[in-house]
Amino acid sequence: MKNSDIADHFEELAALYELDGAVSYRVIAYRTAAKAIRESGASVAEMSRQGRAAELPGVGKTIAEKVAALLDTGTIPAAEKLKAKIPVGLVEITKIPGLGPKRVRLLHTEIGVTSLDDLKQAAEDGRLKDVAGFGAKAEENVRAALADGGPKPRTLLSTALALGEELVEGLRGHPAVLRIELAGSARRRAETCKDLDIVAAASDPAALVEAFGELSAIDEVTSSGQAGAKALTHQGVPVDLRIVPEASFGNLLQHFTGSGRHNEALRTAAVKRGLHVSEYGVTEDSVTTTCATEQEVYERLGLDYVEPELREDRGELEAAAKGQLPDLVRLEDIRGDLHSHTVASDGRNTLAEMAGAARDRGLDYLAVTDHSATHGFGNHVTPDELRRQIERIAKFNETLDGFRVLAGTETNVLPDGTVDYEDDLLAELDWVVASVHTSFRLSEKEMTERMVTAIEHPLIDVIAHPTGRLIGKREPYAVDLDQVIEAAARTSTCLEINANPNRRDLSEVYAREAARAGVKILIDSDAHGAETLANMRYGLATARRAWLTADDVANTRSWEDLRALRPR
DNA sequence: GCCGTTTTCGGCCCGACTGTTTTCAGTCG
Repeated sequence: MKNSDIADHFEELAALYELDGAVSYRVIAYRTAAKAIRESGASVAEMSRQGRAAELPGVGKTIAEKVAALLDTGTIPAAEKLKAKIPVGLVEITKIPGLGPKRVRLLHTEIGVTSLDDLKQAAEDGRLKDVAGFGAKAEENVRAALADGGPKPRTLLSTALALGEELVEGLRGHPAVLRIELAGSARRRAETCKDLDIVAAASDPAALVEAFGELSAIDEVTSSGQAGAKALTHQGVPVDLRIVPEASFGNLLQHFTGSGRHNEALRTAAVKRGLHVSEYGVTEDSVTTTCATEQEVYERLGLDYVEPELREDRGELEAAAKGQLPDLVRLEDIRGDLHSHTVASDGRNTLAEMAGAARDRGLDYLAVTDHSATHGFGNHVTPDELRRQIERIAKFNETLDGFRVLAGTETNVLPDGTVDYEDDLLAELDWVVASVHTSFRLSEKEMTERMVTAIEHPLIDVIAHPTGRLIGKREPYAVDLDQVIEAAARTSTCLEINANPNRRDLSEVYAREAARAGVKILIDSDAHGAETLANMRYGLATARRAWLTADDVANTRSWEDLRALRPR
């Protein structure tokens, strides 16, 4: 069973306990455990079989036993028992804004609601407002939420970031602005964002709120006041602008950058030192001091500054307290891009255009890795064409000084783990990327064998987008990444963080696990046009969220040093 | 239910908003 499936079971169990009226700390404990399970880079099923599940933070003896039972029988006995008295449909209802466990429980006991359909009917019949604590407004909210078609999908980082940066830059020049920053999950460079948070200090808050409402990207301001405003963009993305005095800008930025879990852990740790942290300042013995910068907030708490990408409660506070935070890889550390396409396959630009664009971006080398013969989508490169391409690149390099194009391929890994060019042709290339583009639905065992076979091929330098996922669109294919990582470490084969914002594959969790296992990671744009070389920033975001340093990332090296990692 | 440089028992982040109340519980981020 996958980590995410196990985590889903414990999320459901937490919701059931909550509806049952269990003490909140027990509910929180199950949610914390579910997060740890979901974010484990190693297989929790495997850990459980080895009796090591309790090594996960937030998983103790009780939850470890429940994991074992789940793996054994497919269900958690405690969850089955709860479902006998609490309809599982109520869990869905708690996802409607404004309907928490207490109120949903009331709907169940008072008017017998057991599902979203029941709720819809009750709202249409006007029976909701008869329940104690519910009024006309509550009934209207429920109707609106149900008519709305449920929760909005989260926005991909690339869209959210472009939007957020446009909004912030649109306000930065305003005369009332003293400081302004994009905060929230966009600043943490998460894969997707629910909303955008903008934090500002202003000499005239009302004027800034007015200017905010007039930005061309804003469709409608839903509420506003001296402290800020809430609005929706034309795409329907909620935006929250918060304004504070300049003296506490650092506190507010820290608070609204989150994550919620990071802040919770930060405050818990602070309480042990007798300090109380909020968005307004740090309080000790009822004296509150404000911080103009985030650096001051962390310093005040005896911690090293924590980069936004690390603020996910994944051990960053312990590391910050010990001075052991990683020196995260930066965009300017990246020397080359080892996965790109040209018009020879399905790219939009020529070899020379791609090389020029890469050079303009400050890179020293670019591998051109057009799709191989069995790609099956758009144009592909036959063996003879690939030989001509190698010659073309050699000639082209003679015209360059201080930049190098590498002759490469993105060769298809076939279901049996072999690739679709002969070895003697692969041997003529500078760089060989291999990836899966077809037959996604193999069993986990078959897919794992396929990947490991490719990794063991001595001429394959890197496995690209190793799980095949598309964020919010396609699940990773079934593959045992523990084995893939082990094989990559053993054979010095690189694993890619594909920087396409739809992919970001490896994900941060597995990239961290792979680097820990000693695998060299590549961050590649997989650009299909000159402009998408800029996608490197999203791959970098994933690498930073995976705690990677420049040393962990192979393409921070010169081509000569990188080549030395993969001797032929 | 978890966890321990103040604890193996007694804690477990902080503040704002909302609706339906006559002083606040529930919900949210």
